[in-house]
Amino acid sequence: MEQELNTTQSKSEQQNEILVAALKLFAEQGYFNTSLTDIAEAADIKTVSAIYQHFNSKHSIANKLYDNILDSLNVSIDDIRRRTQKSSEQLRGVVDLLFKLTDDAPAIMKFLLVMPLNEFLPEQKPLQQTSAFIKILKIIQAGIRAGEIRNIDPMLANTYFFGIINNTLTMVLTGELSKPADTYRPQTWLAAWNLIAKKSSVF
Amino acid sequence: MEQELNTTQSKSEQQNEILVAALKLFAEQGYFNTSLTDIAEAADIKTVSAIYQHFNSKHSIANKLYDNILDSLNVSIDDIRRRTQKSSEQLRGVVDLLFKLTDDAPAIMKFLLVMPLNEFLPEQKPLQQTSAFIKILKIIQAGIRAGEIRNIDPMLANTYFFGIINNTLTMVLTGELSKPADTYRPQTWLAAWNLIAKKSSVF
DNA sequence: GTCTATACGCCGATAGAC
DNA sequence: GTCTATCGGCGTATAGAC
Repeated sequence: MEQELNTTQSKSEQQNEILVAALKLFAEQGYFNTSLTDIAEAADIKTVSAIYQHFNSKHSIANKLYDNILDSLNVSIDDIRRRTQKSSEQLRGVVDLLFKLTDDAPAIMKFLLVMPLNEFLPEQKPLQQTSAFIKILKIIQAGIRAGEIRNIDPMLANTYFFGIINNTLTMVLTGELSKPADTYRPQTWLAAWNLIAKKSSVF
Repeated sequence: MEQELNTTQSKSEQQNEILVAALKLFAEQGYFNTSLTDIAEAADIKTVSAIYQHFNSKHSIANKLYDNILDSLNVSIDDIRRRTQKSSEQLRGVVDLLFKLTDDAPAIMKFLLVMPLNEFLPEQKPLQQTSAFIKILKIIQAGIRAGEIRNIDPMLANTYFFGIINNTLTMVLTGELSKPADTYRPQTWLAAWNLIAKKSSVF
């Protein structure tokens, strides 16, 4: 954890600005509609060439973004699994996190939910095969073994549960649901959880 | 309904081939990864220039596709609403249609469910504002008035219901669920319907 | 290590011969 | 009405001066 003392941006700070700007633009207008010129401008960098001090291609910017987002998500999920035991509590933690991200960092959630990652990151593993999402599937499997969740195909349970969650968040992100995500959180959680829970354990 | 007698393709047949080829390529690799050269090749047209006999831009090909798909969907939904009365029956008809399309015409469903339409058709109305989808919302509103569907925000009911349906279909389209969509149809319908139905009317 | 200039390729679109 | 040739532009990427 070094301290930066000079007023000019450190190399890593500038790199971060590029990533932040790129994330914002990609989420707003799509990867292919965003040029390096756009990114340089949004990152307060004077020339496109300067970007190449930090990344060797536009593609590698998107790659780094993807890695960062998934790493961070991974850490958060580990944390949730460490702090709580029951599957219901862990899923609840994940849902709370996703709703919070939707309100606080919509660009990250757009990257995860609505962008066609395979179109510009074809070599990356699809989301569902990343370790963060495999861990979520494991939570569901554990819930089935523990009798908390109905005994159905875990992949289907996962599909239904996050169908509700993700579609709600997507509608918020696209403005088709107009209030903040957090507004819909309690009832959406209930709808999704009761759908897969063994007995209607709530209310 | 004219008959085409010559062996060479009529103008409209060729136009249709272009649309079919474009739909396939857009769905497979995305709009921006598909060039007019690709489309000409896939449509068995010798030169890119020939495409301009039918369309005045790449963009207009995508536009025509979007219109055709939504028109056809619209007709099907009118048909469903004409043949059945109860909201449950009408929704069931829509669900059956979507599952059938997923197995029989996956490119169409990819166009509707997974492609980022706003990135390459920014001037088009978002899906949820098209008349086909407004009609679906009306079915849900009618169901609430008739006491078939729980008395919640129709937009939320719609979000939950099609969250389950669409996510299941998306997982099939991307291969994350490996069997044909029709395999999952009965239980997915039940899950989605019971979620919004007033009383657990099934089983 | 930051900018200028520029190379290079690709693609959408057009002109015009036949 | 179909092909050849080509334009024009954009966007990524690089070379090289300072």
